[in-house]
Amino acid sequence: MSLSSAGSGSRPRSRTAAGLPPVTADGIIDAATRLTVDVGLENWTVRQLASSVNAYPAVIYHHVGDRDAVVKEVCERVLMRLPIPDAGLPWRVWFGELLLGMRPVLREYPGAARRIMLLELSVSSSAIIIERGVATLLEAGFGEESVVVYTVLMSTAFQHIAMEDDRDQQARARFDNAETFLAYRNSQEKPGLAALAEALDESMEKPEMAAGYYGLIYEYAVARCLEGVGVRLEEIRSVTE
Amino acid sequence: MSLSSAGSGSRPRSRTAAGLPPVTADGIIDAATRLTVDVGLENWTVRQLASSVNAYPAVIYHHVGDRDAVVKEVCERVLMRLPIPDAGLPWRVWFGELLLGMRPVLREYPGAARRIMLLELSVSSSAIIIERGVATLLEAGFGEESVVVYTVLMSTAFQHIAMEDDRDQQARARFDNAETFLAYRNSQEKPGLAALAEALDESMEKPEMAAGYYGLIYEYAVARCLEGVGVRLEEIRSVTE
DNA sequence: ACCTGAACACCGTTCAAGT
DNA sequence: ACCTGAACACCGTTCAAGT
Repeated sequence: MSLSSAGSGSRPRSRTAAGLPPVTADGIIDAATRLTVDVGLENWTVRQLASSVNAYPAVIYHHVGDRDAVVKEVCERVLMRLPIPDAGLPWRVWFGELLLGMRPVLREYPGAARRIMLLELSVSSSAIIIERGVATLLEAGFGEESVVVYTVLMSTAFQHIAMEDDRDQQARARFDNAETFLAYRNSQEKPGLAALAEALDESMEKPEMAAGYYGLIYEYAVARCLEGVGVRLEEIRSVTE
Repeated sequence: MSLSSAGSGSRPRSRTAAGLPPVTADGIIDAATRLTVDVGLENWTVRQLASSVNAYPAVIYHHVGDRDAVVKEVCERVLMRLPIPDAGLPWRVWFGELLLGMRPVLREYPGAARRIMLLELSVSSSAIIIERGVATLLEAGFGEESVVVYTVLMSTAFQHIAMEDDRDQQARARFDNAETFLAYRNSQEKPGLAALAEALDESMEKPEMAAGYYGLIYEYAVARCLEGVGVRLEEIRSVTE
């Protein structure tokens, strides 16, 4: 934790002259993690990060590396915070807990879900989750399909969360065009658009419901995905016997 | 189609002096669409787009608007190319055809899937697909859940395609770290990582299979999602009776 | 080793001035 | 109305020079 003022607008003073402790890689990553919570992983600049630790941009490169290197380190930090369910639970319970439990953590760091999904194997902290996840599926009897099932379950979850992050950012644009669709509210020749308009209207009238809307979609998507994978498991089992 | 050289490095000459036809909004969007095919929606700059129609950047703003406005128009063009299955097909067949058919088109325009998903209701061309899609689900008996089911099916599909686009771009970084995981290939105490390493090894030895790997994941994800939704439909039906 | 300060090669966007 | 050319306020990144 840096003792200096963290405001992104503060002008960096001379470090040694002011008797400040030297900048460390850890301190930089801490600051980057905090900035990510505030503005999102893609929305802080190297210059902002530098001035938040009262240093020049080149100092970031000296201690950590380029922007991507800092981002990678932030993702490691986030991954380590994900709660991993107890080993030994049935595969469905284990993945249900994992996927529902990681959403609130990932949502604290907007943009992290997308980068983790992209970095995938490049982030060492993901090894633990991969090991436990694939092992759970192997034990459940998914056999050779375990890796594919793991990939589909995880990417479905991460992608939904990444989409929520993206949408939060441009909430404005979406609100503007909602009116166009609300016009179909009672259309009888366009029953599909009418149903959508009704759902849209309902979620806009009750803002506390709108806030939970993404959560419901997420839970629904995860539930359907687990359900579909479960059906497939029974197919595999019936063939194997 | 512009008669002038389209290379992004070409220096814009005087338009009227050279007797060139005036720049049009359509011409700009055509050029942006071609650039998107070549380098992806997020990877061309306004300056590149301008010089590809032999004009100054300000001309783009005059005829279409800022970068986001151009992107939106490109998305409209892409959406209109998506093949929509015949009405009247059973819901499962209809969505199966839609989701599997739109992938090759979207993949031609890297980055378009993500933006379309984000713009969602802001793009007018999406209205036809929404109407047909939700109407199909209503007829199938999904009732009030039709809108949620539509959202989950579509976002699962779009998100997977968006992820493929993202991964194509940074294929380099992923290859570099594959070696770390291949070390687990025959690990007995880490059966999960061993299974992943084996799948990874297999896909790297046969590059023609690796190319089709994303396609398989996509088909698997779509199939599981439809399966899961199908199970839910039977639950709804059994309650309604 | 660590930091400074300036510079480089870019961005998207705006705007007065020309035709 | 359409285009020119320059400018503004930013980026990420590099580098010689200081301590």
